[in-house]
Amino acid sequence: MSSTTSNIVEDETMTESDNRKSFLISNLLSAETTLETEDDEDENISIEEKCQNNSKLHRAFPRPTSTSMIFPRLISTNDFSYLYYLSYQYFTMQMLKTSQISSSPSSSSSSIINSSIKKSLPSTPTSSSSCSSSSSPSSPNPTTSIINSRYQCDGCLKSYSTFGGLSKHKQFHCIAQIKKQFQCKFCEKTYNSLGALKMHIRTHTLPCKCKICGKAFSRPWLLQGHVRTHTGEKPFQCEICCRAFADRSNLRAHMQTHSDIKKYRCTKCSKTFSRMSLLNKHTENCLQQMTTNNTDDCISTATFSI
DNA sequence: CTGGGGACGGGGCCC
DNA sequence: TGGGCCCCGTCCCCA
Repeated sequence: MSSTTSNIVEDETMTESDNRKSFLISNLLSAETTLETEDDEDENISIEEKCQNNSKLHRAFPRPTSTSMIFPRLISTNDFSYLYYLSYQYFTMQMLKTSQISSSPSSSSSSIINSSIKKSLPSTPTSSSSCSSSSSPSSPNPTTSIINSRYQCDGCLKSYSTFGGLSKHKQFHCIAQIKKQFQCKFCEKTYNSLGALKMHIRTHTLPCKCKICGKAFSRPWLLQGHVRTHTGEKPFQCEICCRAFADRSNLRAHMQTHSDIKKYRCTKCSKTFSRMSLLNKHTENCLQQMTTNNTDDCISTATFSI
């Protein structure tokens, strides 16, 4: 029987597919170790070697580096290696199933893959046909069932028995690690996506420079608006008074001046303002009046009246 | 103090 | 993925 039956700590947030991929990664690493230590004796040739020798995929694709196998998604450019890795794992599993080695409890020379599959497959319903006999309890709580866990996430302290499990957790499930991935190197801000981070970094690098005065901006359209201050171009015109503006936001604020009911209203005194900044100023004055005169309880909040 | 304009920043959405 | 655009917002200045 396998020496370790419960040291695979699964993340409850991982999907079935993720758990399966994590299991494949750990098995591949184990297979690598086995292949390196075993001698190629013909009569005792291991099943993994058979898989290697017979696999057309192994000949069709270059053997992936250990790094690309551990971080298949991180090295996304090595797509063929990743495809090879998945195919190789699937092929290995099929060979093990068909040879029924895994069903023999006395196969002491069986590889680490064998034991790994026996201990891991029950958690994957898709492979229940071959491994349903080795009953596995529900997924253990990572915080309570840490047995022989060597790989701990430094972001959320969850532990995993395999490096593959840990890397998969860090890459897709650990919020702390994901946040670290998209953290600005110039400030402390973090973002949920690479695109948002790149957009933010532009505010530090300021790649758009004005050819007239040399002032730099984060985005082209900001530069475009700035250039209008030099050219005098005002493409946004008020339909009521025909006054033109260089900035659409300023036109919008201007349109408020034509309205009797302003967009921003003090909820206490019902006074309306065309801009949030004016309402904020009003609020500050009200608070100051409150501190000096408790009878005046004009508390305003920034709520939209329209 | 208030109201308004000018200039600009940043997140989100769409193509 | 990046650019254009929209929207909301802020800050500063001036009458």
